[in-house]
Amino acid sequence: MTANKPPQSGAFGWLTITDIAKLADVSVSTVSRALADNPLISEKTRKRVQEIARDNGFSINPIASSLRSRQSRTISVVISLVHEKDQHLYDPFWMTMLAHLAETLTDAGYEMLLSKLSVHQDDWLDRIRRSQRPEGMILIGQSREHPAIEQAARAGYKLLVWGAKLDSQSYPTIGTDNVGGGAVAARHLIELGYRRIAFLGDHTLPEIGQRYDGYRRALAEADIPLDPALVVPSGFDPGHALEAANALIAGGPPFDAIMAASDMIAISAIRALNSVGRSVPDDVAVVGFDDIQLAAFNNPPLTTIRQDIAEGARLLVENIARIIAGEKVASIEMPGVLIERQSTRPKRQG
Amino acid sequence: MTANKPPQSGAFGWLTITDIAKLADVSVSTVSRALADNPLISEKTRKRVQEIARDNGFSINPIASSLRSRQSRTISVVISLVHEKDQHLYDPFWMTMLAHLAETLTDAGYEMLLSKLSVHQDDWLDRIRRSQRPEGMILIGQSREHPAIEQAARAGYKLLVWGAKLDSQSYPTIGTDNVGGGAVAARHLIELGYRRIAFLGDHTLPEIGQRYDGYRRALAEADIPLDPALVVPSGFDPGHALEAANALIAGGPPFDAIMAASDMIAISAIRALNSVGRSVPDDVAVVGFDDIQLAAFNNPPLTTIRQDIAEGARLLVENIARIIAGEKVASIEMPGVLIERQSTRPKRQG
DNA sequence: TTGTACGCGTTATCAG
DNA sequence: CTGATAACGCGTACAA
Repeated sequence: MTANKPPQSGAFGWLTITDIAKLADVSVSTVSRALADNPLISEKTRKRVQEIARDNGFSINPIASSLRSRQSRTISVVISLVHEKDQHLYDPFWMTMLAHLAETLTDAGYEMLLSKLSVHQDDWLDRIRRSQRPEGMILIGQSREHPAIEQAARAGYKLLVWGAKLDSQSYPTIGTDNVGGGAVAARHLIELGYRRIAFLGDHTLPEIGQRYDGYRRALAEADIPLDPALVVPSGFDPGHALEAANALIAGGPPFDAIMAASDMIAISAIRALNSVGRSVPDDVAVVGFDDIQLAAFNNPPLTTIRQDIAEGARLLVENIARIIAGEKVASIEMPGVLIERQSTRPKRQG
Repeated sequence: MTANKPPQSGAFGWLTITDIAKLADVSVSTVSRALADNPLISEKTRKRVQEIARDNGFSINPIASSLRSRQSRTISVVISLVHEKDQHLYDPFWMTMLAHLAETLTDAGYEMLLSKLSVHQDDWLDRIRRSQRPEGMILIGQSREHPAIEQAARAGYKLLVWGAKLDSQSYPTIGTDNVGGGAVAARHLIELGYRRIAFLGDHTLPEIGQRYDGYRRALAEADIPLDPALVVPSGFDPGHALEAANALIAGGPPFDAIMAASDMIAISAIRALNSVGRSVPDDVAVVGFDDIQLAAFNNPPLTTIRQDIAEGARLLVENIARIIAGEKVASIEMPGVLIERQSTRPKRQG
């Protein structure tokens, strides 16, 4: 039974490299090299072996390959929105990021292992790394995990984070210049004549905190005092955002503009305003953050700060590859660009 | 160099089962069994070995384990929205499904390998299966890939599909009773007194086609003639939906209600109506499909057909496990439940 | 109850 | 340029 094995000889039910070797009448090493396009093998043999493999529907078993070569070509993508109460990924921003990552990683020849962190567990990072499968990790959103990430980075994990660049962090991040973006948003409102500008968002989260810093900076530049009553915490989901907006409307001091920490919050705020008869932008100007697809199709179309997700995904993949290769990479902050639409307009006089 | 290897002896840089064996002064097989909680090993030894492993931060190398045991505990999740022009996952419905799957698979001890199909490739299924890594595949959305899936199923792929149950398909599906759900939606409008009901959606897609069938059935039951001019194709994204709704408003015959193929389409339609001064539900009643989170927070809150995503994800995971185990599983259709909110109300007389 | 020895399918080393 | 052979780390008959 050693010669002429049937086509499906591998224990998994399919062909192994050994079968191809027999079919091609060469050694397994030659097959291995030929399939890897190793120039050591003559072009003629290489093509012949590749053809035989293709004709028989053979592919390298990546598990065996990984074991021997120590390369899994797999990246773990972790989405850590543990601060969210309802624990769902609902925000279109993350969804789009995920889609772009799936595409970009695939194009780069990686497999994407998706994990979702729904509650904080002290050992989550360790658990993923110990699986020893992924060559690197991309974390989407620092959430409140900065300390854990910091510790992991110190321990030598190969990781890259989408999020805020924090002081003295020992891990690299890719993200938008949140302080700058936040300042641009607030300045835009100030330039249009607004002075009672509310901030809606949870500034205890790193990225939102930076957008809030930008907001404060812009106010300070214009000598507008910061009114703490205009700063209302809000989660990302429509429910929280609606609540926050209603709280602002009902209990807060007068305001003529809103700077929202995300587009979803902005959209929810507009709904809340409409439902009490205040129109946007005539009565209140609203600016969002993200520029999700929905923003352009909102009623009114949303003025917002664009985060370039596609470019972000590209940078994440490119740089995690570098990190895996052992290079040190620096954090990158992409500009947050103001997209003017119809949810803001110059303040009416009087 | 055989005895007393340093703690980090594995070639990956970490401990191997052999190291633990030495530390515990037992054989590798004992370690292997102890870590697998194999009752063959005495409780005492088992605990001791487990403790040593834990203290040293050791975990089984899943790659080697997979190679030997032929179990990767990995499921490939493929999202095949190849019909979408902009090729992004933006619809919150898919996103939520993905989130639930990530959670449910993790809880069930599986890893989730995410692939996104952005364009049709003849060999996409084969490419994934040949990777030999996943034990099974969950396909989210049939899109237009029914023929390819059919062929793959015949070839013995272990797969499970979220989508429409089609006649004479040789693969199992989990999904909502789209015909029933569509009928419920249309009947709801009819019962409220509407007779000029438009349908917004691409009924050449399997799931939408079935919702459309339900719509037609309900009309027929009520002896309302089907007006083809009221049936307007629309993609899922806000852009397409807005276009479709505007086309209906501008060029179509009079209508007093809209049945949308998805919530996002419904929400876009409401915006389109509002922007030409027609109010919902006073002038036009609108019912959606999905019950995404946004639906409840829309203005007005959206009447819709709920698809139970959490239960769907649970069923997908439970049944893919069965399929992997070699069982035959039957397709499941979950009921589509009408959720009445404020986008529909009895038609005004006159 | 524990240990020995082999093999999973591939790649790397070394020899020719 | 090609081939024989030894790992990679683990699971499991089989033996003790």
